[in-house]
Amino acid sequence: MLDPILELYDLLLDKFGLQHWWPAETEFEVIIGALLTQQTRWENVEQAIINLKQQSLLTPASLAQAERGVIEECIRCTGFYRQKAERLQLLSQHFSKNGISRILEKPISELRKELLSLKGVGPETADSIILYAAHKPVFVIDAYTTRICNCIGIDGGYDALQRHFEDLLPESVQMYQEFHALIVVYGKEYCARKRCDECIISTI
DNA sequence: CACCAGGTTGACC
DNA sequence: GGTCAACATGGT
Repeated sequence: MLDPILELYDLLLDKFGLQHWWPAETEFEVIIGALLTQQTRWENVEQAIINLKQQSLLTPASLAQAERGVIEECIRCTGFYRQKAERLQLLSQHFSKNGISRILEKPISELRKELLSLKGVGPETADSIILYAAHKPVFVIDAYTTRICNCIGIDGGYDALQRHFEDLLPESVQMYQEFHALIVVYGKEYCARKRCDECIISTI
């Protein structure tokens, strides 16, 4: 009998196909997006990215020096815009000062620790950056992942769930990227609201 | 009109 | 250690 998690991957892949995440043009865009999408729909983040782009604020250096008010207006549509603007700017200053490539090239544990030290970067945001900007194998646990796990009887906090996935799955960046993307795509469609009755997880 | 979105933080037990 | 309001706009 296949592990339910592996079964889930096959099921989602079959239903939704390859996702080729993260939707962004540069690594810095991934980083910005990871922060902005916290508790926010991706469509709103896309608009914010467009706004920032129009202001030429999609590089660490430019965003680090930008006026706070300008950033706030660009990202207002993502909610929590004041604290996000501050955090974006602090984060940009860090990446600008130390070099985005130099940072992303660091080994996973060191990189994760460094990202977590930034204000506004928690486990999910840090891991999203590591997986989709640094292209290193850490499994991202988001609210949908937690819900789905609970549905199939797997409990635990962030670290426990992450360990579960990483112990079970082959250590593959591409696979981690696809799996997390599929979970989010599925989650948006079926985990939200009252659509548990259409939940394909129950077939596992 | 209530509830939710690809969370994180700081305060308080 | 864990729990919880605050953060704020836009969509259903």
